[in-house]
Amino acid sequence: MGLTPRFTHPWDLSPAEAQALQRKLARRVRFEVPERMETVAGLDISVRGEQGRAAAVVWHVDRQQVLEHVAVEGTVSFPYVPGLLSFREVPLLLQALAQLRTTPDVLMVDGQGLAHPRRCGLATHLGVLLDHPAVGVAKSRLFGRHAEPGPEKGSWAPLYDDGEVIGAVVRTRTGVRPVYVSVGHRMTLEAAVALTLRCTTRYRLPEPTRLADQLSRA
DNA sequence: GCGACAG
DNA sequence: ATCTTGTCGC
Repeated sequence: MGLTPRFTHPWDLSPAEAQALQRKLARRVRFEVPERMETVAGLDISVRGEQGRAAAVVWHVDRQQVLEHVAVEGTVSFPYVPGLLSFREVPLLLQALAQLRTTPDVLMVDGQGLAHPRRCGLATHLGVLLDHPAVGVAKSRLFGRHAEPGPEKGSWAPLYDDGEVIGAVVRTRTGVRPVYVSVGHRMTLEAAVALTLRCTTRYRLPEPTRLADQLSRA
């Protein structure tokens, strides 16, 4: 039922252990253009104290409509630590994905993918565990340097770490603050940027993650 | 020592 | 992220 991880690992890790694990997970990332990208599952989570609510909204890209949505609640114990966000959010997101009736072609996460100090942001961590196509779309920067993208919708600038391109700063709406797109797993940066733009209608954030955010805090 | 720092 | 109403700016 739904998407289930190919493998798992301990979650009660020390910061040092968590970082070591991220380096190992990053080595498993694969780059490819997904066979299908018709349905996208937007994922997000909201937390109040120790209680969290994760939401998954499956969006049909061409029809621009929601096909399915689920929400699950649970305890979130890992604290927020810049660079270790996935250890706080992945457990509950996996619970939500397991409840889906359908299998989305791509996962769109509210956070970074490879645009991370150890190339293992939330989208990468989740994508690798599920071995499923994933893209990260964050509202702000965690890591990397970049120029200001053009002001029109669709323009974007590469996000670099030294000479390596780790993501893209994308203008989803004219004159609006850009979003940070990066590959999570089984994806290419070009396809991730194109998909993000195709999923964006009248708001700054693409519909999948925007709706998931809305549902998670409802 | 001083910033920066996804959500 | 979360705490929270009105309000500054294009």
